[in-house]
Amino acid sequence: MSPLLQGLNPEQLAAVTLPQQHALILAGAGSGKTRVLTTRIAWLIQTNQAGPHGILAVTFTNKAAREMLTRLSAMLPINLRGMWIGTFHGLCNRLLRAHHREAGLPQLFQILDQADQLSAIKRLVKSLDVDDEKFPPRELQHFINAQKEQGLRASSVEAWDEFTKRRIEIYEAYERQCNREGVVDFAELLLRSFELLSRNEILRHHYQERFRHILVDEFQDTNVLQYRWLKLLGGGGASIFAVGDDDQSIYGFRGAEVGNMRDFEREYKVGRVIRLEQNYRSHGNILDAANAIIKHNEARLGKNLWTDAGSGEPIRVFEAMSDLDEARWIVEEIKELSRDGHARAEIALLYRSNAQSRVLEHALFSAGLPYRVYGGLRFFERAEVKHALAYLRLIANPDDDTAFSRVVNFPTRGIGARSLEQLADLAKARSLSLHGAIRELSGKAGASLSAFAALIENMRAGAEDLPLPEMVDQAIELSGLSSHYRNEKEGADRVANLDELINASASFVAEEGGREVGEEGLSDLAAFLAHASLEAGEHQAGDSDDAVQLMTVHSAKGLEFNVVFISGLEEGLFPHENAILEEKGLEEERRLMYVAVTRARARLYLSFAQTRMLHGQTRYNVASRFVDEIPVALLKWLTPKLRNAYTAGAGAVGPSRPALRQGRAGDSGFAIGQNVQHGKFGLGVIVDAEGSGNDTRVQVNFGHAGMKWLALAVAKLTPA
DNA sequence: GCGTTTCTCTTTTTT
DNA sequence: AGAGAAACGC
Repeated sequence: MSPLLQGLNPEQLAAVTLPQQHALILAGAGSGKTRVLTTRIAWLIQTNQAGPHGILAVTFTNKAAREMLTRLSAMLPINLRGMWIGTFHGLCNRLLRAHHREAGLPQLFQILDQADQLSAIKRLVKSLDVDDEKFPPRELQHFINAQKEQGLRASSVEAWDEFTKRRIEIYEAYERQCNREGVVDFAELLLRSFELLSRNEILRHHYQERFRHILVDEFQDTNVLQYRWLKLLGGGGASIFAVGDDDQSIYGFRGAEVGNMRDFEREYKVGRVIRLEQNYRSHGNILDAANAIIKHNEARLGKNLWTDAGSGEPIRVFEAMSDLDEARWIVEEIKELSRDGHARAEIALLYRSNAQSRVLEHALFSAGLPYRVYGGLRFFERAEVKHALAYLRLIANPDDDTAFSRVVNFPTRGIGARSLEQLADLAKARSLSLHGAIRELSGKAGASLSAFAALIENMRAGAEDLPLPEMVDQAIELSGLSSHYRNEKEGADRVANLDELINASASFVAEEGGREVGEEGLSDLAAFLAHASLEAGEHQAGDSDDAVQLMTVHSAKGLEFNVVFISGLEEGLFPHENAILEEKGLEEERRLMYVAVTRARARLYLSFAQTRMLHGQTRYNVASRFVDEIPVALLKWLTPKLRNAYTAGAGAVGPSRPALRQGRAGDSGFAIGQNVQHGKFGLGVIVDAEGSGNDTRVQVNFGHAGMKWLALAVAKLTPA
């Protein structure tokens, strides 16, 4: 047997060596999914079933793509450069760069990231005189992206009402604006290359002939358009090897369609779905808990993880009085783990929403424990870096109005809103870019604007023959960014980041530069700008030392740790209140919990707090239903478990429990924070009150039954 | 045109 | 509570 295949379990082996046909691999958490994917590629090449040239492997994140390349280069002694392994967006970018003419794009088209897109839409809304109360730019952005992700152009969206009609008009105007400026947003990369391939028969055939094997990672996260894209590209008889886990589908809120897995199985007549259920990550108790939780979901393809590792430690559960107490307890526990020799980097602190990190960070900081928070601003998203990139974008394409607007008055050069409005009107009237309109501007408002135009021209002229890093340096100097930040009190970090940008461009050229030949000196620049948009850079912050890892459950997907804390397990928080109402939302929350639990190798802590500060208000919470969904035998309560998870009973909520406001319910016998019992809704906590006397109403958090406003005079509430 | 105050909003996020 | 954006005043 080839050494490649050694150590694979029977299911993994079956998946890796499947004959050429469509395949669906249901790969549970920690079941060796990436290994199967990369070994499959290596095996196809080694057995001469495919050349590196004939393989297309697609992932969702740059990290996953890199991981795949790294592992492959360890398995195969070949040059991987010709292989198409990357993210959906990265591969589409590659395709569109290679065929920009056929795709109707300028050679140096720019990519708008989320923030760029939003500011482009804001600009559009202003220029169209759209009421931004009725059509908030954020919503428009969501609307436009949602249409694109369904594969729909403005012309093919159906309008059922006036409101939608108007949104479609705006979408249409947005399309025109992007085309005029030569920019594409993330969704456009997908849609544009999909359209390119479906319209251009020659190209389609070329790529369909070329890619005989298409492999897809995290298939459960694909959206409608990505599914169609795969279908189109594989339409010439390629085999599609899809790997995914429906139980880990946690991106439905942004268009991912778990249903694609079922559709794939049916449409591609996948006879036997291979299930990878042996888990190599977690101890038995942790897996049992995960399995028990996910069993509560109806919509599943079905799968049960198992391990031959022992059951390990019980899952520890802690009930805190408050979010503060919870944080303090976690810190104490971490200190102890640290003393026992656990590496801090092997301890993860997970939470449902970012707002929760604050208390935790504070507690860690006070205790002097090093920690690292994921999910902050990334390198290429920092303001100063985006400013510098905007100048570079203007060098590549002066008609990029998004970049233009960003820096036309930064650093300030006396160009205010009024002159910009004038300029925008003129540009609109003559169908010119903002930059192009400056020339047309007659003397009056134009002096400072002309100077800016001259600056851009000057930078462009100087840039032509420079190597990229010097071009970046020059842009930072000439634009005045450099001196601006040097004169700023707190500017040292920003200056350092700008220097870092020069370094980044240098290493980019060293690694990837000069690959495409035959273009003028700006091709490195265009490639670098695309790189900056597509790969915003690692979440920076001291990844150097041994630090506790803090992140949302979403960003923990794909990672694993020896010790995991899942904090804030409260109804309304996790599951999130916005998701509790519909079954679909709740099931996604449950999958999220499943993902969280399966991150842990050896030890898992669950914690929740009776009270929590949220949006400046104290909220009273009951324990998450997800805690109740774990068999009690797997749990070890560190605090006494009473009755139902929310329990403490009168007097135990905290030292100060405000009575309902004076004169309102003085004689009602109820207080905020009190536990109550209701005939229909069960056990709950009073979280708010309003009205007085006979009109007194109280808001009660009933946990599973949700949040309810009840009139004391009517509802049968009894103290619990 | 620019600095300060007020108002609003608040799930998850990669590309 | 706290960030970011819009409104306000000089």
